[in-house]
Amino acid sequence: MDSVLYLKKQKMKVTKGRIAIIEVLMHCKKAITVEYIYESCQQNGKSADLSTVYRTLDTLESKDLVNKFDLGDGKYNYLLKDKIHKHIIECSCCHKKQEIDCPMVQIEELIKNKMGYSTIQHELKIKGICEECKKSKK
Amino acid sequence: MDSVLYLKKQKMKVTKGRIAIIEVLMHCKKAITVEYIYESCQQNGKSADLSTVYRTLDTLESKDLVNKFDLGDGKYNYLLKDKIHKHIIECSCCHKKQEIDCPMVQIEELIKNKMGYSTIQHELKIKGICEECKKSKK
DNA sequence: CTGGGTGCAAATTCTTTGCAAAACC
DNA sequence: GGTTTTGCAAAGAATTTGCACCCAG
Repeated sequence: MDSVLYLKKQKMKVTKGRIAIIEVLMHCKKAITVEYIYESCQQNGKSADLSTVYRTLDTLESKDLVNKFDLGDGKYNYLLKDKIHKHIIECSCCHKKQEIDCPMVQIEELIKNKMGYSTIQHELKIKGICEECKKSKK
Repeated sequence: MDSVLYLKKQKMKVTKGRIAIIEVLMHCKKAITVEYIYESCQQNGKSADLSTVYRTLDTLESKDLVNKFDLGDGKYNYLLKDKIHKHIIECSCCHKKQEIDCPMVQIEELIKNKMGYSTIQHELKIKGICEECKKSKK
């Protein structure tokens, strides 16, 4: 899907800056910084102000389209959610199952950076007690 | 173990501020912010400057005694490592096994905050290709 | 045309740093 | 007594905000 379509689907106004930003995000497999997005836009000849990058990312986050996390260096990295697989969290009480974005994305990035591992794979099961069950037990 | 002993073991000079900071960390089960540590120290009548808190946490981090991560709100949370269990990461190539601090601590905190789950448990297997194997394959 | 989006500059927030004074061993 | 560590204030880095102007719908 191209960036214009992407924006339209989200009912966001299609502007030069947003197109440029989405394009950078789409072409990147891993989480990237605001700075990186900003500079990439410039290199593509499609400038967008830094604050526009921040604001666009905020909008995308509020629409749950982007994953935002910190890799321990004091700045955020962003990744389009459609590049992330899901996991299931199961309530140990009512056995309801819910999807969550794979939380290992940022962990894997950290392991890569700190320990030098590559091509990381994982297997993860998560259980917990969901909000409703917790309330009803009180 | 008490805070003075803790500091001595790490060959850190024992000062009022550090004692206060370590004590707060020791008494806390979950990851806490710098601000929280700072204020707790004051409430305990043992003031330590904000910069001292930062510096002490830096020292602890450099000695690998503390886990530092961001929960998506733009500030760091800290947790003593001895409260964290370990996982094993296995190299899928040479089958070497290495310990890593449970990466789920921060993820669980996030799931608690965002989804309302509590008493979260997990089961996690991680594999990857370690640095040496990656190099030797090139 | 009109409201949302942008650029610019200034403000905020969290964290780091320089330096003289104080505390530790 | 000689380092380390501290407190204070000032600097830095990342992000947010206010506002006038602009552009997509």
